[in-house]
Amino acid sequence: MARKRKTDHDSAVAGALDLFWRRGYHGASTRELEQETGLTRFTLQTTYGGKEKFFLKTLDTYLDNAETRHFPDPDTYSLDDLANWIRGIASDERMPKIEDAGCLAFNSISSFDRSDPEVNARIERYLTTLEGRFVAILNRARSQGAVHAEVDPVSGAKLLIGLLLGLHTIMKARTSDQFPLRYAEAAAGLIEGWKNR
Amino acid sequence: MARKRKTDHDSAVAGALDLFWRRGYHGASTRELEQETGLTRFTLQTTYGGKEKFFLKTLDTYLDNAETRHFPDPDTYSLDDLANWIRGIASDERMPKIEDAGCLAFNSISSFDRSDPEVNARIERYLTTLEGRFVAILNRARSQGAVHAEVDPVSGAKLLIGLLLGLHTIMKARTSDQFPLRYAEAAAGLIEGWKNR
DNA sequence: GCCTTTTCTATCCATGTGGATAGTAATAAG
DNA sequence: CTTATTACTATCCACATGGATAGAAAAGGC
Repeated sequence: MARKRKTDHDSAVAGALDLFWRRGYHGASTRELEQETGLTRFTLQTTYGGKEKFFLKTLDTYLDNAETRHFPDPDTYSLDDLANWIRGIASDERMPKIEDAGCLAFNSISSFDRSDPEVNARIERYLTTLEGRFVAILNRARSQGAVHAEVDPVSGAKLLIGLLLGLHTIMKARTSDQFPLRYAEAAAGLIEGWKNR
Repeated sequence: MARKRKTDHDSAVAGALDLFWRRGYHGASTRELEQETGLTRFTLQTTYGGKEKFFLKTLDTYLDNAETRHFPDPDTYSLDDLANWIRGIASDERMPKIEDAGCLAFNSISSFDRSDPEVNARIERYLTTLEGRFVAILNRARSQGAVHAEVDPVSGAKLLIGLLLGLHTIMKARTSDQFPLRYAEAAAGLIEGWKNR
C-alpha cells in the first residue's frame, strides 16, 4: 500500500541518540540528522513532526533504556552496590557512552532552558525516578540495619542526586582525567561511610 | 583625538553579563548584545574582536568578582560558615543572580564543549580556585581540631565541588522550588556532620 | 579652523537553520 | 494492471546569525 522506508524506526532512533549525544540538541542540525539516522528531512517532518518531536522520542527511548538497564535496582542494591555504581559511572560505561558525551537526560537539563514543557516533563521523570530508587535503596538498607541511624533516607537520596549530577558536570568539565575518578571515589567513600559498623 | 564611546567598558560588560546569564552564550545574539550593552556591532568587532572575545572578557570579569566577593574565604571560614554558604546559594543571591540564571562559569561548563582552549582555561580556573578554597578551609578546621579525623581534606574538597555543581544543576533543572532548598540543607547537614563532637 | 582618529549609522554579505513543496519512485491492496 | 498511499529527491524559502564595509559624525591635538 505504501513505499517502505529506507531506515526503520529503531535504527533511526539509535543514530539520533548518538548524534544528540555528540552534538547536543541545538548543535545537531537536521542535515546531520539525515546523514546519521538515514531518515530524510521530509520523513522527519511528516512522520515525526520535526526535529524537536523526534528528539523527544529519542529522549524517551533513552530514558526507558536507562531505567531498565542502568539505574540502580531498588530491590537488590546494597550500599556497597551503590558505591560501586557511582564508581562505575566515572570509570567506564554505566550509562551508555557516558565517557564521551554524558547522560542525555543530564545534557537536556544543561542545554535547554525551562521554556518547553515537553522537555521539562522528561527531566522531571529522570530526577524523580532516580530519587525514588535512591530512597528505596536507603530505606531497605535501613530496615535491614545496614545503615547508621542518623542517615535520613530522604535527605540521603537528595544528596545522592546532587552527587550524581555533580559527577556528570565534572565529567563534562573535563579539566583532567583524574578528577572524575577521584571524585567518584570520594562519593563512594561517603556512601560506604553510611554503613553500620 | 578620537570620538568618545556612548557606553564605557564597565557598563558594557555589566550589560553583557546580564544578557549572557539570561540567554547563554549561544542564545545571546550580537543584535541583543548591541541593545543590552549599548555597544555597536562595529565596536564589538573593532575593539573587542568579536562576540567570543568579548564573552571571554565578561567571563574573566565575572570570575574576578566571584573570587573576591562570593567564594568562601579560605582564611576565616569555619565548617558552619561553609554549611551556611551552601544554604545561601540555594536561598538567594550568594553568587549574583544565581536564582535566575546560575553561575556564569557553571553555565560555561554546560553550554560549551571542550573545543575552545580559552573557555577551558576559565573553567579550569574556576574549579581549581574553588577546590583550593575548600582544601584550605578543611585543612585549617582540621588543624584546629574542629573536624573528624576520618575526613580527608582533599577528598572532602572534591565532594564539596561535586555537591556545589550538583546544586547548580538542580537549580537549573527547576523541577520544584523546594528541591534546591532541601538539597542544600542536606548538603549543609553533611558538612556539619564533619565537625568534631 | 583644520586634521587625525575613533565611533556611529546603515547597509550588505555569506552561511546555516528548520521547514515547505512539487514531482517521482516504490509498494501493496483491489 | 490499476490505484492509492507513502517515502524519496531536489529544490526553494524566510529567517537569523556573526561579521564586513563605506561614509558620516564627534572630539581632541595642533
